[in-house]
Amino acid sequence: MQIKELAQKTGLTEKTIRYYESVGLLPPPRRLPNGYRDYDESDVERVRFVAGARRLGFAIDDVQEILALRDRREAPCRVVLELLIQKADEVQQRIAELKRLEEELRRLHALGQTFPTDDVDGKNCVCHLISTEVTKPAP
Amino acid sequence: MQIKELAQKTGLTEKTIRYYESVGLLPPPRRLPNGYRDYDESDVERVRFVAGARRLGFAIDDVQEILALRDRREAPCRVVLELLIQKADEVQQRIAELKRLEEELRRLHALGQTFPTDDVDGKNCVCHLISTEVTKPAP
DNA sequence: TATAAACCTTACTCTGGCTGAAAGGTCAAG
DNA sequence: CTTGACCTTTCAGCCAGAGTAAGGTTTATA
Repeated sequence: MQIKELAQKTGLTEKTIRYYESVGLLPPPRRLPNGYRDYDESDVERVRFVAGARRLGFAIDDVQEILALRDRREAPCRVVLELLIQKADEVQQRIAELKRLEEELRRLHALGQTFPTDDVDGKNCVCHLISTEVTKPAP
Repeated sequence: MQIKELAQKTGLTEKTIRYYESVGLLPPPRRLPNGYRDYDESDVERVRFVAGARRLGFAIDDVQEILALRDRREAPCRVVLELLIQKADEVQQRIAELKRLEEELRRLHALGQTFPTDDVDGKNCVCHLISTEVTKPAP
């Protein structure tokens, strides 16, 4: 199978697959006589694994580590389990940050709605709103 | 005032201030006879505005646009208000995505806990868990 | 007066995770 | 014989800075 089919089967782009190969995430594949990359079902599985891990937010280095363990026939499961919980905690933190941010954005918008919006120099300009409301030192 | 004081007053690093200048977000400042950058209070205000907008998640291009409007003495308020709500919606979407992701991570972790973690080849390996659980085609 | 320290300058490279462009090779159909 | 769909390589660029090098200037202290 050529690279396009692999891309279609895994949901990645051809570029991304070549990129993964270039950083060592995927081994150099067989080549057809004309130099084209030639993949099989086991490649599909590996690429799917990589794509899945990336979708879960794992960095390429993490995926490398897991794959290296797997390739050495060591059980990466414990490592993966730890990474899973660690990643989940990170995501949780990020969610909390974004919630604060969203609240702040809506608050500013509501505040901006309450006064005329064509006052460039006055205190009521939304621009000043950003510079004076947002940049207060944190409590 | 030199760049360090400006940095302290705005909470940015000196590097970041120079970077903002290099991308046109801040105008080239006056220079002291020795070539050092020389800022005043209006620069503090502008940098604070930029920093505030960045903290709200606006891209540098957005900030450019807003500042350009302001510099042309047009009222950017309506634009800013629109951007605020647009950004808030984006953040809301991102939060939803991350929530799904966190749930998925915790689900996988719980699932991984329920069986032995040293089974490299069997179906019970967490690695297979990633490749077979996560990469299912979206329903 | 020497020198150390604290400040400043420009210019370059590096990050992560790709994506795009350029310039070309290969192969089947019409 | 040409068109078009594939494929190949390599280089450059994106964001938003951070890090480092190699130097110039000013101030405080010994």
